[in-house]
Amino acid sequence: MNTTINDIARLAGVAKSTVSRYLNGGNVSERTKAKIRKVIEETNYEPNSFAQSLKAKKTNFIGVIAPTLDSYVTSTVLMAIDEELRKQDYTTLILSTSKQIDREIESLISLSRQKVDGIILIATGMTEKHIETIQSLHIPVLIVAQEVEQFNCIINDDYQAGFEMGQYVAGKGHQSVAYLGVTKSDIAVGQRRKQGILDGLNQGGANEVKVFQTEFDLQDAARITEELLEHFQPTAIIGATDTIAFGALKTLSRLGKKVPQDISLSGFGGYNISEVIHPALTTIRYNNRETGILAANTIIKMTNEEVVPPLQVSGFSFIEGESVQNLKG
Amino acid sequence: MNTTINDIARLAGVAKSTVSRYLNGGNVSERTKAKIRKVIEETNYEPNSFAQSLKAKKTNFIGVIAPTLDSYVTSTVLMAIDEELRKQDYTTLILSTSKQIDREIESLISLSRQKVDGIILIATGMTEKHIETIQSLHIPVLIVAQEVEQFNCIINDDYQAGFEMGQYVAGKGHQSVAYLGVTKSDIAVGQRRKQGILDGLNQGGANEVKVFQTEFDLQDAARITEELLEHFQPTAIIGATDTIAFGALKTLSRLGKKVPQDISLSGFGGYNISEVIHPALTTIRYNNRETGILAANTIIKMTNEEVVPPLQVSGFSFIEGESVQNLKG
DNA sequence: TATCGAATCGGAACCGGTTCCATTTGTTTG
DNA sequence: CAAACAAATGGAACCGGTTCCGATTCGATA
Repeated sequence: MNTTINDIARLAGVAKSTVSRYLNGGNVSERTKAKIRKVIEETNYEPNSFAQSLKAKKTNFIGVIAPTLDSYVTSTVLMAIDEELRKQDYTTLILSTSKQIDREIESLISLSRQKVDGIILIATGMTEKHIETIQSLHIPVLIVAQEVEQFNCIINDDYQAGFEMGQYVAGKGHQSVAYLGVTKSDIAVGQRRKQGILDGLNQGGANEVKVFQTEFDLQDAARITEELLEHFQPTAIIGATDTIAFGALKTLSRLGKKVPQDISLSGFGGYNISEVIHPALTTIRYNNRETGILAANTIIKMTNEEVVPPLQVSGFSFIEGESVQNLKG
Repeated sequence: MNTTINDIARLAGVAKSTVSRYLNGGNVSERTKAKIRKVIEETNYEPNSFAQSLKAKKTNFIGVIAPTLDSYVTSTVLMAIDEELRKQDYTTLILSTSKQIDREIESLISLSRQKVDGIILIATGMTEKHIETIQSLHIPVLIVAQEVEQFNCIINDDYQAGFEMGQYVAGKGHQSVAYLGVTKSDIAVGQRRKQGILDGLNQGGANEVKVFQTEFDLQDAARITEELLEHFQPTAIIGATDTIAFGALKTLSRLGKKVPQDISLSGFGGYNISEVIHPALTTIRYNNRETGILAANTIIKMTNEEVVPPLQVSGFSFIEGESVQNLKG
């Protein structure tokens, strides 16, 4: 079967402690080093990392819990986390919950059983149960994308992003605006971003703003858009995400309404695809790679018991497309 | 610190072998069961899975190597793999290589050190080095998306898909067609799909077909499209992937050419987004979830040393959008 | 009540590493 | 050349589980 450190020791005619020292850079004479090196090369020996972490009480695993893998935002964040962690000799264990909130709890427990050194939770909401579970774990947990008082968090500046978008749309002269938001159990998107948008719109002079609620997916957003247009005729629609905006776009083009001539549209996200869509979508681009890198470095610090700021904010930039019409002059 | 099986045994006043038996369903009397259960509940004990797999020589980890996480296809396949594996009590270890081919080799070795029970490699190409490395591992490896004689593979029916697309486009009366393909080191897309398209076009009567090579990303495809249009005026462009087709679309709309009135366009992939794009892209949708589920079940069989067919093929469907104009009648 | 087999349980070895400690070997210095 | 010290090495314990094996307990039967 697989060669073990005992085999190496036997074949090299030394004690296994000497082999271990050789592998970990202890005091070994050149002569025995050579002997051991030779045997290891001949046998393709690879140390069993389970046995290593059993003694070391450190697995160099970091667990990441993501709501889904097939969204632009999460996968970009995940890629960045993975790359950064690997640079620092950690292995990333990604669990996806398929947006089922109870699977988040389950995943937290499962990861703690795997004895990961730390957990990054890309969250969509945060219940009492989450908080309890995390506190019962004896592992550092970093929350990404939601703000919770009790834990270390990395968030986007959703209020400010929303505010700038609201101000921009209102600044183009849009007075009656529909906002396609999401559940308020999502603090980041459902509460902060929304509040930012409302404040921005208000400050910019929009006086007829209506809020509608949709799921995160394209189909539902398309359906809600259709419904809302039956009793409200805004000059602009703001989607809480780009996907939601695309959903609205789907309905609009089906109804023969042109963007931005007949109605304006904007979103949040900044997917690559947005630039091919005609008209290019006006949106907010979050710096997802930066978020991922920051998350990776933060969780490593946490496992080393260094102090980290409880709340860190990742940046964004405003992308002006052609999807919002200027109603002024 | 963390409670161990020894603590439980001590607190319950039994031997640790009894606790182990309790946990694994051996012969334990009701009375001691109750005692142990009580202690375990009080202490929130979770067995250390490293210690378990050390003895068991089985980790219940399956490693998955993916070229990237931020592509629609890979992330859908990954989600399906992960869900299916979890159902069967396996943990998925996802490594992304950021499209660097040498990191695939590195990842294979790294996963074997983690003693995963099996590896699923979502491949973009297959070199001699890959084959050597895989053979030197003593772990079952399943190749997805590429066909290699030596190993078990799951592929899409790329030739047939290409053929149907070629036939369709030619059938609409397009005689001069540009194909935006990729490197032939990618056997699936770069060779089979291409050959299918060429054969389909040929059989459908297209007589001026030119092949161009691009990277997989949108930007490069946009650039190549611009170049090719300088000395070739096809009535249709076929992209090897939807992303490549979007890249072409970007250039076309920048040059003021309308799809499909001025030029027709099609792709491969079937992303959600394709239906919002106007015009809806004609494309081939692969059944990525099915591929993932099949991959998960196959690798489990392989770890159990069951025989599996060396080559399995996953299906696709033709999606007719509005991006290919009928030049006939 | 003695006997016997099955159920229950504890002790010890094992998985493959790391690390402490004591011993041996080698080198330097007085 | 002996003493003193450092370097090199082997042996044993340990990490936290599982499993084998032998001992004990228990209940049923004769």
